Amino acid sequence: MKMVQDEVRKGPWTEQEDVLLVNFVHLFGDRRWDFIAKVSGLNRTGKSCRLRWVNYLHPCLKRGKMTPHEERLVLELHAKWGNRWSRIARKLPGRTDNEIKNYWRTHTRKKAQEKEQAISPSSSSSNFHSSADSPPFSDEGKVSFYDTGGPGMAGLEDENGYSMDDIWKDIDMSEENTVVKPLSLSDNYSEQGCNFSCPSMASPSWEYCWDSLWKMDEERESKMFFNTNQLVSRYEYGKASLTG
DNA sequence: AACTCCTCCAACCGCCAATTT
DNA sequence: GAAATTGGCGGTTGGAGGAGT
Repeated sequence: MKMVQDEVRKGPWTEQEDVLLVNFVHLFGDRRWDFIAKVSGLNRTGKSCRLRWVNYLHPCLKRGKMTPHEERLVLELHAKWGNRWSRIARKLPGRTDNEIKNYWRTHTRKKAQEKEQAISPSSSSSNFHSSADSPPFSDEGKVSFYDTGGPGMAGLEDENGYSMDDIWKDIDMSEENTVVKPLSLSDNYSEQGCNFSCPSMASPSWEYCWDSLWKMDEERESKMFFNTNQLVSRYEYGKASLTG
């Protein structure tokens, strides 16, 4: 017989769920999502937990508007890699693939509309009928660099005086320096305590991660620790159910 | 003030790849 | 090596809230 509790929850996450998830990720690392989903008592799928963590709860996430530099980087990397959002995201510390994807969609649509108006102010039919798939930024008469990999923007300088050469240098550096180390449980239970990593960050600093993790507003923070007892009892329950 | 449109963003879905059994 | 399971990615959707009319 099926209990109501067994039904998988969907939709927006509650703060309590967030707290639980954060703490269980601290305990078990950010890899074993199905396991975490079960042990935590969250009636969520592993996928859902992972998504929530990656897109919202991860301590290294930046909030707020994209900077001009980031915007330029997104444009350029999209030109290079196309819709490889996760790959692009790895080059923008603190930004998620979802965020970049959303940004791209919104802005390509906007640009497409502007472009459409500029090209044919009187015409309602458009060459950009699928704006998200046919990026509109390319200039008239040029082959769209979004399809070809780009005409090469090296030498251009953005608002911050950051040239594309600099950007590519950064990218190359970070590619060299980024060591994607497979995580294991033992890694997560290192002497540093129940750690979790920021594998997607170009030059992650654990201190930085911690710092930003707990920069959440105080109310939320206090709630989180207020719930610690609840968490512990759940954890004990989870452990017991695992060990028998 | 009420309505519509637009933007932003969180979350789900389906597919595929990687890993485990 | 095959099958099953899990994780990751890209596409898409729907709701909230702000801006414009």
